[in-house]
Amino acid sequence: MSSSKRSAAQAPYHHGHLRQALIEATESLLAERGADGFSLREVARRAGVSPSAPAHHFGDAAGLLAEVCTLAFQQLADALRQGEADAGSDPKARLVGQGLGYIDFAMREPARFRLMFRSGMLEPTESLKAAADAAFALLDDGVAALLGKRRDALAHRRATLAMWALVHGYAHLAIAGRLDWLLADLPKPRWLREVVQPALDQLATAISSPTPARARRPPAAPRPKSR
Amino acid sequence: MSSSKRSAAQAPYHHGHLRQALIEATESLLAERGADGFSLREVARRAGVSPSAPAHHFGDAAGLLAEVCTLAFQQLADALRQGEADAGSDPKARLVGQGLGYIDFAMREPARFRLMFRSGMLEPTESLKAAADAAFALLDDGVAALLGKRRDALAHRRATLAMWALVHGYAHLAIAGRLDWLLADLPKPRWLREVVQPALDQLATAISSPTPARARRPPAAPRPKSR
DNA sequence: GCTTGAACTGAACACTGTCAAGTTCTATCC
DNA sequence: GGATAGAACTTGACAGTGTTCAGTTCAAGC
Repeated sequence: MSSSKRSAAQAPYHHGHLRQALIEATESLLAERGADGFSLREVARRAGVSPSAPAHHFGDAAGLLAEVCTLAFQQLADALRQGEADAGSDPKARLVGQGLGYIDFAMREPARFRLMFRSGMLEPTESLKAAADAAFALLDDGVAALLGKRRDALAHRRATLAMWALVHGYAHLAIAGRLDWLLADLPKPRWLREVVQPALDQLATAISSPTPARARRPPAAPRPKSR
Repeated sequence: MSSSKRSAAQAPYHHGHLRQALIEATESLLAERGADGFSLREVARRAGVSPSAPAHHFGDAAGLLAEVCTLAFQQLADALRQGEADAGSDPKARLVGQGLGYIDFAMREPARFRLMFRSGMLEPTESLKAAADAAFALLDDGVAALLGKRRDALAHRRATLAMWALVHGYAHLAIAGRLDWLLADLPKPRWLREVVQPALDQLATAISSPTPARARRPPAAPRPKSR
């Protein structure tokens, strides 16, 4: 029972980097077993600590997952920026590039992506909200650049939402396995280029064209409060 | 210990309609506690049977959920038909009506809708696949009606997918709570009418307009195998 | 009336997340 | 340097979960 009974240098008394280790273990577990395969005990096991150790750093499972998703939203934002940068300087192409980056991220990290939109399992942290808002703001800016000066608040908001819904729909359908019949024939890059991109182009074109005269009546504009 | 020891008429020896009772218990549990609040034991409890009774009818939890989702896909199909019928006779309006029906269904039954696209928790039954395909086929037909005779296989498929992705994106974002800031100001019906519908109109218009000249190069058409 | 087999029970197993109490170590203060 | 406060972590327990397997109860067919 003496304190030096631990097998040589293998289980240090205090972990040292537990917080980081738990986050990394969670990420690899999610990648391996998907969002439903997550287990706090398994994460603790991989980090080499007892099942209740994580509580000290994250409160509970929802707290740990919120932290992981906060990082994931930052990575999503990076993917948007990357897709935008790859697309050159034309505002329309840049917006489409963001959209492709969004979908590409979801397909690279399906488990984390699903988790990011599963509010029930995440503690609604301030930093989580901030990270999600930051990613959304990139899309919003992309649309703003496309609309140029000719932007009224409602049209702007509608356009951003439409673009978001479209890419989110592609992403979610793809990782839900609903597009497997298509992706079996078309590898991902071709699918993105030949099926998704034309649709994004079309929407971006519709957004950038002057008011489509189809508007019904001027509704009370929803206030842009918060995301 | 005699067989008649059961308290009067309260726990019949054989349930009689267990299968149906389990399905209904599952549906109400999902409605109450959401997709993550599901528990096979709780369902059994509500049906008044032991925890292992469901296994005899559905194999395991994934089997029961697959059955529930099969029914849900049929209800989704009904919602699409209803939305289509409400929209009158114009092909474009009918397609948009389907889309609104899709989103409306998701918001009325968020837990079941989430489950329907969570392949990991569902046993991939034949009937489940059939029900999902049938719902998809309605959308596909709606797009076909809009394209009329001027339909080539690839364009058709692209258009259906775009429409699906757009409505699915709106639906999923809405029930994921990502649109709460908007829905707090705009009640659902107004949101559908003033934000969603214009976007669907726009996409339907783009679909129905002659080839947008923006096409890159004729890619090998993906075969329509199965959904 | 006996028997067969479907429908269901009960107890067990291996898991899960969370909590309260106890231990081990670090760091700070004197 | 040595005591001490508090952070970091462990232990053990509790209530819950899905699934399995050996039994029991019943309806129906021969």
